[in-house]
Amino acid sequence: MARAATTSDAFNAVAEPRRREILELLAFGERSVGDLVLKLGLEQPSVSKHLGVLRRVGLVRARRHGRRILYKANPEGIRPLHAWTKTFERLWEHQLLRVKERAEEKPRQVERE
Amino acid sequence: MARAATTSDAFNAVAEPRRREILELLAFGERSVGDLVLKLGLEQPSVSKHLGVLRRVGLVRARRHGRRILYKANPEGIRPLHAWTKTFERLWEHQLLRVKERAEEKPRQVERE
DNA sequence: TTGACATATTCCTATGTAGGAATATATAGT
DNA sequence: ACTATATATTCCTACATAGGAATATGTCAA
Repeated sequence: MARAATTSDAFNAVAEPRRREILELLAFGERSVGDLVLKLGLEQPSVSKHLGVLRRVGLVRARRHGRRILYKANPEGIRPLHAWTKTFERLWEHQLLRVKERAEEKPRQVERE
Repeated sequence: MARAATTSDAFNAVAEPRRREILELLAFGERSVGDLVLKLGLEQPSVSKHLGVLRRVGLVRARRHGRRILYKANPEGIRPLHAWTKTFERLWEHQLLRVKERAEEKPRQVERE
């Protein structure tokens, strides 16, 4: 089998760098598709397709305004990612502490293997 | 072109659910490959390949111990993901506040379009 | 060195998908 | 109704890759 579908969840959706760029732009507020096209330098269909993926996994919301369609980030969709990564927070804090400890103590003990 | 390579960065690496499972298991401490195989119910080559991806992007560290090879999570590798998602934290906090406000005030104003 | 155990790697194939080109849909203005 | 504008969708193709099977590599013990 191939990789899981991007439409399946937010993790896959943000694995694509362009989609992260889009989310970063939409974090400042609403933007039309054409606006994003200008900012990103991508083809309009590409942007629309990326927005489609982001919308399907709930990372952005869209509303029509005249001829334009305005997109905005739905930060709630990013929360699960944040929560998952946060479970490792205590680990890297612990890791940093160990590094600091080693730097302060004398190098008596040699790492085995 | 196709999707970006999983070996390219941590975002792609954790997009795969199995790899997230592996990281969650390795968060508790070192584990051998065979141990992970038992816990995950996957084929040994699959686990080895996932570990290879995680190792290449710096999400896990490995050391040989006799015949076994022990893997552990390298939480530092997850920090960039956490940092990226955290930039949206103020947004969902703001969003939650707005939801709360709306729930408390009388529904006088109608959302346009 | 031979054999058993533990892990990695190679080869193969099916599949999801990003991007490009062309086209379809929708809206506003005249 | 017609036209221009804005966005979405469809079709196509190249390609990365997940998993399976088979094999290779590495390590210990006798």
